[in-house]
Amino acid sequence: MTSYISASPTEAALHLYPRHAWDLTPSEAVALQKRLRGEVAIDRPIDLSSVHLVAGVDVSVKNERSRAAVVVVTFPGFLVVEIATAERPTPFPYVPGLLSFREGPVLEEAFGRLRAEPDVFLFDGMGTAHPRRIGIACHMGLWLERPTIGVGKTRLVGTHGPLAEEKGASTPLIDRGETIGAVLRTRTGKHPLFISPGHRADLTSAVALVLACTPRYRLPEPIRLAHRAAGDF
DNA sequence: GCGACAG
DNA sequence: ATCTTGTCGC
Repeated sequence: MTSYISASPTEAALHLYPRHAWDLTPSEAVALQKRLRGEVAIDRPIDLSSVHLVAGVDVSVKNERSRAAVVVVTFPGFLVVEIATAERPTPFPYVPGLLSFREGPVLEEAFGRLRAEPDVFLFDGMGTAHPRRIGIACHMGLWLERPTIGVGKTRLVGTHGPLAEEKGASTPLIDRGETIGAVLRTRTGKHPLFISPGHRADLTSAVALVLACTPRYRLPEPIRLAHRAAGDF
């Protein structure tokens, strides 16, 4: 994890906004999202040729307990380099649009145990494809200060046109006249994924990286591994 | 007021 | 997400 001590004013300033309390009421959480969304960088291309480590992030909930798993794999190749986990009581109910306040605390703990420095993190959930444009991938991206991408299995907001059946096909996900992500077919004939930039990424590279991480199954390899490490099967 | 609604 | 049996298809 990044050190809090830095001689660089710029780097020190970057630490001002990401760290905040998680125990908020729903309305306080919404207010925080509105304050943080302006800090999210969503127009930065990710140079895939410079990506060597990718992390998959997921959380499972069982009996009021949340278990987080961060699995770091080589790219390409998908060989597991590290697995960081954490477990604690689930602090917040599931509220559409406020997922990061449910999974953030346990993720923070798992991130704190990570030794590797992934070039990009893949999240199970939305990035900008969110009512306030700050899904869990954006929010945790601010926390990590690293590139992140949202990979959702179903839609939260937005509409889209027809999508070809072939793997690799994609179409824009639109909300209130704005492109907030893309609907991407990662497996011919299977249900598509909802891709959106988290932080320090753009939609084009997000789609390209997800496709590059999906050689065989519907879900990207890093996320499948994280899903399994978090306790699902 | 009535639906929609990541995980 | 989790709860749950059998069942349809490659």
